[in-house]
This record gives sequence, structure tokens and C-alpha cells, in this order.
Amino acid sequence: MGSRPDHSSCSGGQQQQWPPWRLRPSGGGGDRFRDPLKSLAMRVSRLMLVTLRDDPAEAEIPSHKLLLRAGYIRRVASGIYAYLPLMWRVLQKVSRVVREEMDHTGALETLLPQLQPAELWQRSGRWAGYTAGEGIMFHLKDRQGRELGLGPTHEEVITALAADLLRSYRQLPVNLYQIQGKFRDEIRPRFGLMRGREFIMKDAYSFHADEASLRETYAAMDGAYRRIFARCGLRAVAVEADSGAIGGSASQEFMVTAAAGEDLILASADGRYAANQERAVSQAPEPVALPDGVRAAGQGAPLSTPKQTSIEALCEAHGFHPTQTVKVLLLLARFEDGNQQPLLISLRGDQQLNAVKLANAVTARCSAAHGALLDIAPLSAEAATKEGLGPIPFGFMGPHLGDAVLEGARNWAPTFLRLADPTATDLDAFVCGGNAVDTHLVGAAWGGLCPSPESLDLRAAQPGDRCQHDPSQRLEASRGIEVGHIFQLGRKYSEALEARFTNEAGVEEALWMGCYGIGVSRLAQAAVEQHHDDHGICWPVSIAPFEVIVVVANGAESDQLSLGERTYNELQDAGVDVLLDDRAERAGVKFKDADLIGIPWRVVVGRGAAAGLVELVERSTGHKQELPASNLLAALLPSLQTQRRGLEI
RNA sequence: CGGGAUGUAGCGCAGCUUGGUAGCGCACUUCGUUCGGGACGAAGGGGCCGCAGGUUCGAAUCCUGUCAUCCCGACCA
Repeated sequence: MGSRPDHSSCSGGQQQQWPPWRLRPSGGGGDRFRDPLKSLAMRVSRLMLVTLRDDPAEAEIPSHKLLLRAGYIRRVASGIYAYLPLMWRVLQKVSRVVREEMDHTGALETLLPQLQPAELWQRSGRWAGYTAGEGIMFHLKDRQGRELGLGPTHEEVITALAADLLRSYRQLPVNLYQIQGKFRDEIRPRFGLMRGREFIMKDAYSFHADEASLRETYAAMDGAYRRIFARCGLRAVAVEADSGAIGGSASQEFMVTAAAGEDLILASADGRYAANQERAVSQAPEPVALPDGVRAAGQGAPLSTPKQTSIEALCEAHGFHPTQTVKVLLLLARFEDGNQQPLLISLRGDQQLNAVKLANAVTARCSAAHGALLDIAPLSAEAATKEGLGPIPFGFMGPHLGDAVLEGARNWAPTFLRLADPTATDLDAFVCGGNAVDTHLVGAAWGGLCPSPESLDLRAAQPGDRCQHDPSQRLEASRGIEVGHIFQLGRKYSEALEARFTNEAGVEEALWMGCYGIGVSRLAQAAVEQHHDDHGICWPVSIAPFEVIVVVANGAESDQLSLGERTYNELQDAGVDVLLDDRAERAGVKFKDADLIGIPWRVVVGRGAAAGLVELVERSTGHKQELPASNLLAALLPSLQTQRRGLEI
């Protein structure tokens, strides 16, 4: 337990009342008491630091392994983690950046309940979709038998509050946010904090008198988000996104680029277009014209195609190009009200279905009548038999498959919902299944074969496709971790929950809404994914648990110990967030741990201590310099101050 | 939910085929020697072998069931 030599100059007469590892009042750092992050002066011997030499078997990606090994997190249950003291400091720092930028836009911080009544969710129409089947909402009954859900998000609660509190256009716009835990019963929790079942999120909800005001706040959030990620030291890209179960119109995701990302991003090299693959659009390759064109007035000529059930087999056997074919997918959509709707989807043979686009299209056409879309799954032969249908020519289906095949269905809707992608409907003449086993039709055409189905974008854009904004550009793939998502919700929730205000003309109308999320705990792990090396984490200064670690190489040397203590105190007094490694470990152990936990700057007090020299090492670059301890602040502070601001935008 | 794998000390693993009541490395405790990149020696502590049945004189080991965790897929603001 060290004494505090040479400290009287800044701590006055107070020092003896405080154990050396506790914060005590000091002359120059009055505002440290208002800043919990700065007030926690720390010694490694008091930090409950437990680092692991081996990678835990449960971790797969670098950031997950490192957070476990470096003593930041521990798993409590699948997808549920304890944030240990170092991690909590990181999360607080991220939260502080988020809070500052949100406050800067005029948003108001709140805290909403996590336990929410089912009734609210029933009113918005999301209860069934979020709890039934593969829904992600944890839900329970209280002692009175009332149903409650653990909030996966807070649109319902906030909108109900808005309905209660916001009455006049004079109160608008308002933007409310909170930083707190969220619960989602993920089908497959993964990668530590990346996809947890309980996690920390910043969510904000804005309310507006008109769409223009919503767009303004949406743009302000876009700017705030870019600043937040830059300040946190993260390279992030904004991409067009699907708005998914949240609904609404415009939506943009912020992706931290990293190899371990769960999302595929498609972007043009000129930087003008970037989108999540779920949403991405592109120009499909030009089709190769079918040599003999339309045959039999568009009915097509039958062709014997034994066992050629795939586009690949068909093309190989007869020399067709995949772009000359139309493939037909048979799917079944299930809805909240129990309705089951068979879907017949036509795509050009070389194209892939984008399930998200399809789900959106089906929702738009059926949800008003049947409630939320629960899922869409391929319709199997067994399911058709079970339903009481006759044989279906799987592998040989054409777009002219009649509704007659659905006759006798016990529960399914009796007619297909027929949709097609433009790549299919744009073909003048094509090859397709003949609706009979071992038969295809060559030279079929829309109109002649059957009416052209409703046509809309259903295909998955692929890397290498030409861009719509500039066909000379091609889409390139990269992976990203979604750390933020902003939506223009419009009036979906306000109408469902009757959140209205009185406009300038004295007429009641529904509020316009936006919502804006940042995965705080996910962001912290994404930062590790983006900033690490073979030795451990390399935190950006702005979110590092500590900015500087002072390592006393040999605690048994009194010169080193006293200079280490003095350096530690000086850094503290200069407002630096500093950690002192005072453990009775060998120097190598302390260096390894310092690298592993990733403190951006290391000050080594070692051999040179007797001569008043210390070594300053930058974690990310490994750059070292030896300098007199008296010059340390001058050498360190300018860089530190720059780094605290994060990346340039 | 489908496919695959794994559960043995805090962490990483061996032992299981061929049953005989458990072992290695790291971590932890004590002592000594070390002391600038995860030291060395000595002596210790810690395990209802995931759980429940069954087979057997005897089960970590064989059988059945069950639970949990991880991976792939489906799925997923």
C-alpha cells in the first residue's frame, strides 16, 4: 500500500484522511466531482480486473473474445451479459457522447418503463406479431392475469404519452430520448453484445405537426448520428434500409464497417449510393433474347425436360441462357388472423428473390384485412397434400398455374396472390414450366400464356450489378454492423393510438412521428471489432475506459513507485482519465494486460525513474518515446485533446 | 424450429473406444529465488464429471431421457 510522496502541493492537508486508492479532494480538479467518469481515479489492484490467457470457447469473433479475455464482460445466460467495471465505463462514455449530441439538437432525455401493458401493443396492432410464433417480445402475466411485455422498443408507450400530453401545434416539434435496457427474445443470440437478448439502447421519438418538420428533425438526427459515431472513433457509413417491423417510410441505417458484420452492404465506389442488401436496388443484367421469339401465339411450344427441375439443369440440357427463363416460386404467407395466403411469384431465372421486399409487398396488400404478416415460407408438397390439394408440378411450374390447384384447400385462401419482378414481366418471350411434370414451354409470352402479374421490385441486388443512379458504377459488397437506425414513421402509430393534436386551423389531426435508435452496447463492441490487433483492444480515446495507464514496472523499487504515484497524481490533476497499475506483478504481465485491455496511452515508470525519466507509448501505433517526467504533460496533452474529439467528419 | 457439435475445477482441455470413484496447463493460496513483454522452484486449496433414470458387484466412461451452451440455416428495428 503506497504512500503518496510529493503530493502535498496539490492535495493540501486532506490526504491523510483518504486511503490512497480513493478519490480525495484535490486543488485543481473541482469539476471532477461533477463528472463521474473523471472522478473515479483508479488503481488496477482495486479494479477487480481478471484477464484470461486463453480464448473462451464460447466466443467466435475477435471483439467478443477480447471483451471476455480482457475482463470487460461475463455471460450470465445466452444473450445476457454482465457489464464489468471497465465495460460500464466504456458504456458511460458512449452514453455521454450520445447524450451531448442529442441534447445539442434540443432533444429531451426521459426514462420510460420497460414493463408495458399488452393492451398498448394490441392497439398498435403489434402484440400478436411480436409475441406469437417467432415474435421477439418477452411477455408474461401478472398476478391478476394481465398480460405484459418487456419492451423491445418504445413506440407504443411514447405515443400514448404524446397522445396524453401533446395537444397543440404550439408544443411541436418535440423529440424525446432515453438510454436504457431493451429486451428482445432473439431467435439466435450471437457474438456477445452484438445480438443480445438484453442490451442498452438509445432510442428517440419525435413528434411533429407536419411532414416537413419531421424531415427537418430526421435530417438533424442524421447529422447528430454522424457526429456521434465520429466522436466515438468509429468509421460508419449511412445506408438506405428496410424499415421492417417498425414500419414507416424513409429509413437509414448506420453501419460500422467490419468483417464480422452481420449485414451485407452494397455500395457504389463513387460514394453516392449505399444500401443494405435487404433494400438495395440495381439494374439487372440485360437478358439474352430468346432466339426464335414468341411461339404458339405466346402459349409457348412444349419441350420435354425430364427431371430438369432447376433452372441450371434446364439451361444445361437445352442451351438456354438463364435470363431467357422465368422461374415460379410457390410460397405461403401466414397472418395474424390465421389467414393463409398462397403466393405465386415470378422471377427471371437468373435472379434471386429478396424476401424482405416480398414481405413488404405482401404486407401492403394483405395486412389491412388480415393483420400482421407472421411469416412467409416455401410451400412444400407435403403441406399441399396435407391441405387436401391435388398434385402440384413442383419444378415445372409456370406463371399460368391456375387457382384451380387450390380447390379443396381446407384453410388456405382459394386464389393466389400473383406477383412478379420486372425482370420477368419485361421479357418478350421466355421459357417457363409447363405446369406438367417433365415439361417446359419455349417461347411463352405475357398475354398469350396468361395475364402479366402485378410487377414490382422483388429481386435481390447482387454485388457486381450496375447502379441505378449511374450504370457505369457497379455495386460492391462489404459487411457492416448496424449500430444506428433512423426512421420517418409518419402517422402509423399516432393513428393507431389516436395521438392527435389541434393544428393552427383548429382541426384535430394525427401527429407525425420519427424514431431514432442507437445500440449503445453494440456500438461499444463494434468499436472493438474495428479497433484491435493481435495483442488486444485499441480503444479510441473518446470511449476508452481510461485514457492513460501508468505502469510501474517494478513496484519494489522505491524510485519507480514514488515517480509512478507522482505521475499518476499529476495526470489526474490535469484532468486526464488515468489508471495506475500498482500490482505486484512482473512488468511483462502488466504490459500484456495493458495491451489487452486497450488503454490508448501507456506511461511506463521503470529503469529511468531514478533519473526522472518515463516512457510514453501509444497503444494503437506502438510508438514509444522516453522523456523526463516533467515533460510528460506537454508531450501527451496536445495529442490527447485532439483524440478526445474522435474522427473528423 | 431443422442440421451439427459440446457439457469434466474460475478459464482452456485430456480421460470415455476397451467401466475399477479423476488428470494436465493457466488462474488462486503460502514460502523462497527472480523482476522491462504473460518467470522458476517447493508446498497447498478447489471438481454431486450438466441433470435424472437405467444396465452393472462397480459408471465421467455403456443405454435412455432431459437441460444448457455454441456453430450453420431458417429467423432477426
